[in-house]
Amino acid sequence: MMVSDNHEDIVLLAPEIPEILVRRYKILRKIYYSSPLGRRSLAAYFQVGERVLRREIETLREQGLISVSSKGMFLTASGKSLVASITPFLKSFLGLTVLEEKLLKLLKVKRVIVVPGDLEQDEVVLLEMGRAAARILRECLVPGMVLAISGGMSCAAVADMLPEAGAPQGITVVPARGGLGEVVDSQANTIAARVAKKLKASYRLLHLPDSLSQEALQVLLREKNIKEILDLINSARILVHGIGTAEEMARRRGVSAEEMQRLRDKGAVGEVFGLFLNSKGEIVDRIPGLGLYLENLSRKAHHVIVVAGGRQKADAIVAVVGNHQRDLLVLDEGAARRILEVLEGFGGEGNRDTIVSV
Amino acid sequence: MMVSDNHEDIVLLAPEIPEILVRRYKILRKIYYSSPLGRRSLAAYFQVGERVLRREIETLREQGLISVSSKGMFLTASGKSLVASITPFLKSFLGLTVLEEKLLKLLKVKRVIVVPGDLEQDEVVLLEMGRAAARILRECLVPGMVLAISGGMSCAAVADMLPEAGAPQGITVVPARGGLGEVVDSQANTIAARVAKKLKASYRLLHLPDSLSQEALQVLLREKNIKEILDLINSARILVHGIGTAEEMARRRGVSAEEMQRLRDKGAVGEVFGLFLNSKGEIVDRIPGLGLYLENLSRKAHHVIVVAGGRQKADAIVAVVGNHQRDLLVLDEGAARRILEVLEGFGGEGNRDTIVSV
DNA sequence: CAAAGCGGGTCTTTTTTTGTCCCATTTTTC
DNA sequence: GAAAAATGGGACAAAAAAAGACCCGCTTTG
Repeated sequence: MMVSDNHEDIVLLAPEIPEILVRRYKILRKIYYSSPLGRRSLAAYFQVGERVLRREIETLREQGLISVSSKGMFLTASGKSLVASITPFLKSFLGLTVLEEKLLKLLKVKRVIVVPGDLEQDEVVLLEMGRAAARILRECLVPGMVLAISGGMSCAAVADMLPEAGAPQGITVVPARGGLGEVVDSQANTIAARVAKKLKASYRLLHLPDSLSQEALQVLLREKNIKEILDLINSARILVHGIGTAEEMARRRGVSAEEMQRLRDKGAVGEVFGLFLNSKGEIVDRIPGLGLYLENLSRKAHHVIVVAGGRQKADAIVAVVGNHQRDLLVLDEGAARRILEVLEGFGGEGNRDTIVSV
Repeated sequence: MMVSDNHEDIVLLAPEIPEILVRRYKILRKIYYSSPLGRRSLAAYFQVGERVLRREIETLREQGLISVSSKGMFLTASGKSLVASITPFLKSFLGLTVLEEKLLKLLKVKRVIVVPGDLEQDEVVLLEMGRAAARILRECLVPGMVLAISGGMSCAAVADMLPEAGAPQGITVVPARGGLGEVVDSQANTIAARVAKKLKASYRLLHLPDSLSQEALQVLLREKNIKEILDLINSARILVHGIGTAEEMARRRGVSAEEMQRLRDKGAVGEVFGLFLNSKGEIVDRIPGLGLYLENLSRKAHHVIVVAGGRQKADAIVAVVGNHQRDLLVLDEGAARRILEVLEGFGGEGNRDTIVSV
C-alpha cells in the first residue's frame, strides 16, 4: 500500500469532489440510457427537488454535455464521449478497480467487473451491468458452442445490451432451465431467443408449464424433443445467469409464506436457475422443473458469467460463486462493497458514510 | 493530441474543480512557507475577505491538513506530505507538464521547469522556484568546479532554498559580477557567500564600489587580487542567474529617466548580470563593472540555470535564453504561459479567463 | 384533438456565504 | 516586565446563492 495514489490526495484536499463527479456522472448516465428525458422525470428518478436538478442540468448544458429540446434532454456527442471515457477513471477514482482486485483474490474467480452505482438506488446500473456482461460474453464466444442463459432481470439486461454485431458461426442459445413462472420479458426462454437474434445464432427453447409434479416431469423426460433440448442445455460451454435472493423469489414468484419459512429454515440464502443454496453453497432445495444439472456445469462449462447487483444480493452472491476458476463476475458497486464487508467480517451496516457511491 | 487525458474530462464534467484545488493548494503552500501564520494575515496576503478564507481554513482543518494554535496556523505532517505529493499532480492537471515540453522545444534548451502560480500575485512562488532551481543546481555539481551566481531576488531565493546537505568537494562559488548596487540580501556577493556556506564550499567575492568610471575600472583590472577573482569567475562551469526587465532595473537601481529612455531607444528588454539585451538577444548596453564575459560563458559554462518568474518577465526571458543546449530554465506559471503566448504570436492579453492559475 | 410532458420563467422562502465587528488570550516587541 | 500586536473564536446582520413551488406556452404523443 505504498503506491502513491493521486486520488487520495485530491479527496483529502477537496472532499467534495467525489460527490460532484458522481452526481453529474449519474445524471449523464441516466440521460444516456433514457433520453429523451425531461427535467421533472429526472428529478423524480433521483428523488431530488426539481430546482436542484435544474442547476446541475444548467452547468452540464453550459459545458456542452447535454442538449435540451422540447422532447427532453439528450447527451451531445461530447457528452456521450465523456461518459464513455470518464467511466474507467471514475472506477479507479472511487476505488472500484482495487475493489475488483480484492474480490478476485477473495472469491478466487477468473474475473471481476464492478460497475459504479447501486442497482437498488439507480436502475440504469442494471443496464450498465448488462453491457459489461455482454462485452465479456462476446469475448468468450467460440464457433459451434452452446450458450445457456437463465432468466431474471439481470440476464434480460445482458440481452438488451448485447450489440447486434457479427458473432462466431454455429452458436446455439438455450435457456438454462425450462419456464420458471416470470413475466415474459425476463423468462429464460425469451432471453435466450433475444440473445440468439442479436448473435445471429440458432436457439432451442424449453417451454414447460409451471409447477409440475414429479411424476409429470418424469413422463416429459421420456419425450424425445425434450430429451434432446435437455442434452443440449447440459452440453453448454458458457452459462450466463443471475442470482436471486430467497426474499426475491418469494416476492416475484408465487411462493407461499409457509414454503418460504421452510426455505429459510433450511438456510437458503440464494437461488440460481431453480436451485436454492445455503450460505455454504450447498443445494438445500429446488424448484421442480427441467434444465441444467449442476454436475454438468462443473464438467462441461468453460465460462460461467454471473450477473448480479444490489447490496441485498451480497450474501447470495457469496454463497453461489467462489472458488471456481470458470466464474466471471459482473457486479455493481453496492453488491461489491457489501461482499467485501461480509468477507472481511464487518457484518454491520456501518462505515458507509465515508464512501461516496454512484 | 489523441492522448486521452482524464484531466480534461474531469474539468469538462466539473469545471469548478481546478479552482477549488488551486485555491486550497495556494493556501497550504503559503502556510508551508510562512508558518506560523494568522488568519487575518493570510486573508490580507491573498486579498480576500477574512470570512471566506476562514471557511477554507475550516475545511482544511477538518481534513487534518493544518493545525491551529495561538501562534497561528501550521501544516500538519499530513498537510506537508500532501503539498509535496500533490504538486506533480497539480502541474500535470493544470497543463504545466505539457507547457514544459512545449517550451523545451520552442526555446531549444536542455530543461524547463514550470512552477505553479504567478510570482506577481503570490510571493511564495519565488521560493518554490528557488527550491526547484536549487534541486537542479545540486544535480549539476561536480567536484572542483567553479560556480558563478548573479544577484537579484530569484538567485537569493535559490540560496535560501538550497539544503545544507553535503555536496561535492572543492567547489568554489563566485559572484557573476562585482557589486551592482542592490540591497545586500540580493547582491551577488552576499548570495555567493550564502550558497558557499550551504554547499560547504569555498568562495571568493568581488566587492566594488558602484558606478565606477571606465578609467577606474581599467586601473582595478591591473590589481592582482581582482585579476585573480575575475579569472575565476570566467572559468565557471555553472552559472546561475536571474533576469531583469528594463523597467525593473530602472526602479530598483538608480537609473535616471533619461538613461532609461536611452535604453528603451536601443531596444533593451532584458538584463542579465549587468548586460542589457534587445529582443534579439544582442547586447545593446552594459552597466559599467567587472565580471563574467559573455564569450567565456559560451566557451566554458556547461550549465546555465536561469531563474525568472512573473508574466512581465516573459519578453526578457525570450530575449535572453534560447537556442543554448546549456540552458536550464526555472520559470513560474505566469511567465511560462505568457512566453507561450508571445512565441505563438498571441501578443494580446486575452484568453486568460479559461485558465485557472495558481 | 386532447392529454401529457417538455423547458423556461418567476415568485417567495430557506439556506449558505460573506462582511464586520468584538473578545479573551497568547505572543512578540520594546 | 509592560505594552503592543497578533492570534483564534464567537456572534450577528447583510448579502447572495440555492431551493421550493408554482405557472405558462409549447411540442409531442396517443
